[in-house]
Amino acid sequence: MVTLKDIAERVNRSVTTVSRALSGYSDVSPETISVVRETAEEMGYVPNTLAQRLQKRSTDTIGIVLPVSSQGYAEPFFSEFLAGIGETASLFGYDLLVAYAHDSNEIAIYRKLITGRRVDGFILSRTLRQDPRIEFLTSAGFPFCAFGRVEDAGDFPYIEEDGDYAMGLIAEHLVSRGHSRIACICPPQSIMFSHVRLESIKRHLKRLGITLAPDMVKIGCFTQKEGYDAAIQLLDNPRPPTAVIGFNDLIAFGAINAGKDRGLKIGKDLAVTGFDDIPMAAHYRPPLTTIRQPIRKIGGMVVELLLDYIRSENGDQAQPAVNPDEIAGQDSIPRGWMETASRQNRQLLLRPELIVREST
Amino acid sequence: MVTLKDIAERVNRSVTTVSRALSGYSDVSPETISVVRETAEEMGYVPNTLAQRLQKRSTDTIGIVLPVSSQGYAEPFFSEFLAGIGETASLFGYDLLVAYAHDSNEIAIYRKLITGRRVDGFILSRTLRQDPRIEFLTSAGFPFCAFGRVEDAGDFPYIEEDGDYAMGLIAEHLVSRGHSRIACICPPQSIMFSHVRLESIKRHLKRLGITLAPDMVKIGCFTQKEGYDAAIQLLDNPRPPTAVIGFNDLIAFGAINAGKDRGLKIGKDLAVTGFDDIPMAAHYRPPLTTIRQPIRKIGGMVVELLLDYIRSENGDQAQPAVNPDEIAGQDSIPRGWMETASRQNRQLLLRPELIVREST
DNA sequence: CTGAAAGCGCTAACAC
DNA sequence: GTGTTAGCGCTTTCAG
Repeated sequence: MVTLKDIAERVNRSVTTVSRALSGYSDVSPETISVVRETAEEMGYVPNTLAQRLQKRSTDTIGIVLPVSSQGYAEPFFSEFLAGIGETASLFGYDLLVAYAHDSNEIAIYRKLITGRRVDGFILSRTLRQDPRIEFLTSAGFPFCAFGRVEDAGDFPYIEEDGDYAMGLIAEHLVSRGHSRIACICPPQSIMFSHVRLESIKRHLKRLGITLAPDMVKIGCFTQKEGYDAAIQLLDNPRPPTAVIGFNDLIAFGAINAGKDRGLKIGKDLAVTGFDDIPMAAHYRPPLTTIRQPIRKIGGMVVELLLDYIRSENGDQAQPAVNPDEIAGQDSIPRGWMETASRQNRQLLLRPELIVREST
Repeated sequence: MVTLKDIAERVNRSVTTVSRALSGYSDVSPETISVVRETAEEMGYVPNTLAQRLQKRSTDTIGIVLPVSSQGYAEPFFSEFLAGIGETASLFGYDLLVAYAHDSNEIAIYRKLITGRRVDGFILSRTLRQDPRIEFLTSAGFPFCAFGRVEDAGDFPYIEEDGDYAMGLIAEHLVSRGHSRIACICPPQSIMFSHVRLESIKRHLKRLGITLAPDMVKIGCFTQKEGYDAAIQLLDNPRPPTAVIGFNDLIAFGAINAGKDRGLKIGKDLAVTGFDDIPMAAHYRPPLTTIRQPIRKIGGMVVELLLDYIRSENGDQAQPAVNPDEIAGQDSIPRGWMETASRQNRQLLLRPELIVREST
């Protein structure tokens, strides 16, 4: 492996000079620069990342810790999120370190990654209302950015989908279709998004003159199977719902199957909605009415927010490594969000979109 | 951040001694060891991973490069694979670096990761019959382990599911159910597993006295949508198939929907099989007959094979960092496979299992 | 414009 | 047993 020293010997210069020539310092003679660069090229020199990192005391790596119990993390939804993160990270010259933790040792993993100086910051997702990870990272003063907020609005960067707005869309949609007996199937309420969505749907229905009956709410579901079981219980109720709101698409799929098994025509006898719009949603039978989130893009934005934060902490200027235009807002993401995010507390609220299909 | 030097000053010893005490060298006095260890503990010392790695010229990191065009990588199948890799890697004290590449710059990414000395080895998946990644890594002499082999049996470690055996199971199953007009929907034939499966199914059907007609084979599909479209074409054929073999579960889901849309009763008028047994397969309507692969475990095994290889290259003994028993074969994986793998060329063939459900 | 020297934090060879 | 010296490969003062 060719090192700076090798080049230095070859061009009869010091290692220092070679280093500076390579990084294009202004105080190196043009000739030296070109000789050094050519030689480096010719010898196939590539800097040793480890050495660079040790020296500048930064890892250029962002970490994400995933639960091994893949409950809900196995969704396509999540691969997309990860892809968004990875793509954007590499755009900025950062590596993505993925670690897997059991529930029991989650904090330990974070601690290990921090103390071993293996990452410069973390991405968190699926925040809890009271999130020990966030408490830990906050108290440790270590940079992170979350997809989702916590109950007691902390002062950390995050992106949050506007669950309240989304539930408003769903409520209006269902009510406009004439439904009044409406049910919800939700993940545990300890999860922030699940809590927000449930409270929101209650509020919006109330606003529209409808009460969400307690026995119309099933809590603690993630998977299709669980969604199915919960829906069966709902449908076997003496006064069954005419509409079921699944808090994610998989749950909704389960509810659709349950409806079918009870002899109901989905979209007519029973309306079902989902959340996320995973690719399969459009191809399910019937196609699922759901809330679309630009999840890949969200992954990218979370990274930007994090890097922006890390840099500001270091007193650096926030500077996209590659082509800023490739990153900055397109499609459904508001242009200029980055500026907004930087100015305000790096806390972003994203408006998702209702996709109406045949399941309602 | 507390360093060896800090400890050294505190205990009035040299940095060297502290280092050796901490790593439990035999030539340090017991007292020194205990003083050093206690002080380290007390001061909250954690070694700087970067420094350690620079010094021992190894990154303790394994890399995996994923295509950003998530075609088929967004499947649950894949998240599971990744989880298996990550879990096992951390068990052995390795980090998992995930990079995303566009098709065009894939090799460039590998090169960059190698030359920048950012990983000690790679995991590859979804191998091609002629795989440029494998050619590159082989010629670069860089360690890797693949899930899947290539056409011209190269001399590198890999794990392969026994596609031929699996297709034999499917062929026998369908034929025993009385089918003779059978169709296949496959990913591109450039992909090794797709090629193997197609050739195998042909051979097995032939063995059972059935010819797979050319117009009964649709090639180039990954997604549910593509599977659907292909199945529609097959069913609109003047002599439509009575059984469709999807080369992955998503394709099979598409085929099921197509059958339904053509008014066929799945499992009766039309049999459909899949491959992989993603969680949803059991909950689709009807539940899907498919081939199960212990994909998470496979991810783990691929890592072990890789680490085994890396260590052997370094002349080290292969030594699981944690509890070997947690890793070694359980369930459907043959016990003692690791030994076998080490002795033979680190090339493993795994027998998948047929899960019969109502779609056939 | 260039180089010597120092140091990032750690490990290892070699004395004493 | 323990310390000195050297070095991993790079960047960054600071002299000249």
